[in-house]
Amino acid sequence: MRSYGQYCGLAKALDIIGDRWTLLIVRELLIRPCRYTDLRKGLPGIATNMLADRLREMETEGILTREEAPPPVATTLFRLTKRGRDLEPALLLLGNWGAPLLAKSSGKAGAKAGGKEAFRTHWLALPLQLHLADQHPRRPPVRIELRTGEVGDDPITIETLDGAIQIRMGAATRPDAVLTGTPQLIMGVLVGKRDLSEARAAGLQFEGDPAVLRRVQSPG
Amino acid sequence: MRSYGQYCGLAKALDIIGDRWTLLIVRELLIRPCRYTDLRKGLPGIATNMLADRLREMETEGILTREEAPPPVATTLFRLTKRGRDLEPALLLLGNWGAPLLAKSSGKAGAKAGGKEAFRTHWLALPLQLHLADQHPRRPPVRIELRTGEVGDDPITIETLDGAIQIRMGAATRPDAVLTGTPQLIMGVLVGKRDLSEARAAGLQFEGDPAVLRRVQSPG
DNA sequence: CTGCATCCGCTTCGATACTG
DNA sequence: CAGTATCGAAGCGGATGCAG
Repeated sequence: MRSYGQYCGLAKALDIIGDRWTLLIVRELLIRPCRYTDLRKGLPGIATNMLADRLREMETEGILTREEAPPPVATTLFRLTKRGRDLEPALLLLGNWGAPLLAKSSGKAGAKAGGKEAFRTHWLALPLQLHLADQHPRRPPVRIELRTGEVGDDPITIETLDGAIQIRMGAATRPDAVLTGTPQLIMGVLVGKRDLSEARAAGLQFEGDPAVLRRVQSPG
Repeated sequence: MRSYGQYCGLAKALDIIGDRWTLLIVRELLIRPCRYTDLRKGLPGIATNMLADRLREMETEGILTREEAPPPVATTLFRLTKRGRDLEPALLLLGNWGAPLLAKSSGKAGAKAGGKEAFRTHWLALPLQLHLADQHPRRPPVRIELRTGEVGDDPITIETLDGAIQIRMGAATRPDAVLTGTPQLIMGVLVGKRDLSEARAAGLQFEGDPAVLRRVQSPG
C-alpha cells in the first residue's frame, strides 16, 4: 500500500493494516494459527494471489510469522506475532461497531444480487469471547457445540475453563448442549437477546441442557 | 468499496470504513467540525475528487452530515453523526497501535525519497485527550498552547475545564505555557517521556510556567 | 494436496486542470 | 469555497497453471 506520509499514529497504523483483506486475515489468525488453505476457507472471496501478497507484506511488517515444517510434513503454519495480537482490542471494537449492520443484511443479498452472504461458524469466536462469561466458576466445566448445517463449515466449541470462556475449533466430545442453526439464532440465544423457545420456533435446533446457556451468558 | 459479502461484524465495518482515507476523514471530524477546505488542509496528500467521493459515501452511510448554511454565508459544515462518533474508541486504539511506528519515521522520508512527512499540530488532539489528565482539579484552570514553527499550520490549546482536559483549535489568550517545536519533542514532554531541560537542549522552545506540565501529565 | 505465480479485464486511486 | 472532469497508473478479482 501507498503510505499516507503523515506523522500520525492512525495514519501509520493504516499504512500497515489499511489494505483490503489485511484485517480479515488478522481476524482469522486471532482465532487460531492457520495453514494457507485454512485462510482461504476462512476468507471466502479472496483471490489467491492477494492472500499470498498480503501474507508476504504482513510478514515483513512483523505482524505474522511463517513456520515452515520440515520436509516430511511440508505444511506452513501462519501465526500472529505479539505485535499482531496487539491488534485484537482495536479489531474487537471495530467488530462491535459493525455488529448492528448484521441485522439489516440478514443472510440475503451479498456482493451481487441473488448471492447470499458467506458465513463461517468460527467467525463467532471473537464476539463470543467478548460477550460470554462463566457465571458459576466453581461448578464442573461445560461444553457447548455450535454448528450451521452447511457442508464445509466446521463447528466450534465453547468451554468453561478455570472460570474463563474458551472457544475451540472443532466438535465437542460429549457436549452439554449442541446448537444448530443460523448465526442470528445462535448468537441471539447465546447473548440472551432471544429466548430459547422463540429461537426454536424460528428454526434453531437445540439438544442438551438449557441451563448451560444461562451458565455462560453475561449479565446485561 | 466492494463489499466483502461476509456475515461478520468486522467485515461489515470494513465495508463502510475500510476504504482508503475514510478513517482519516473521521479523525479530522472527531477533532472538530470541518469545512471542505479544512479537510483538505488536514488531509495532506488527498486528491480533491477522492475527498468529495468519500464525503458523499460517508453521508449516505450515516457517518456524517452536511450542514448547508443559508446563502449569505454559503459555507458547508461537515459534522459526524452519533454513529460516526461511535468510531472514536476503535480509532484511538488503532492510533495507539500505530504510535510506536512514529519513532522510526522521525520526520524524514515520507512517501517518496527526499520528501519529509506531513504534520499538522491538531493531529496531537486525539492522543493528548487520551494521555493527559488534570491532576489538580481544584486549582484554577490552566492553558497550554502548542505550535510548530511551520506556516499554514495552526496552533492548538490544551485547557483544563472542570477537572477534564479540553483540546481546542487555535491559539490561547494569555496561555500559562507555550511549546514550540517538533511533534516528537512536544509529545515527549507532555506525556512525561522526556524532561523539559532535555527537550530544550534538543530544540524545543518553552515559555511560561514548567509546573503546568506536571499539572496535566497522567501518572505512569 | 499445498502454496503459490502469471495473465487479464476491470475498478479505484492520484494528479492536475477546470468551473459555478 | 466547494466541488467536477479527465486521464494515466496502480491495485483488485477471477481464472488458470504448476512445482514440491
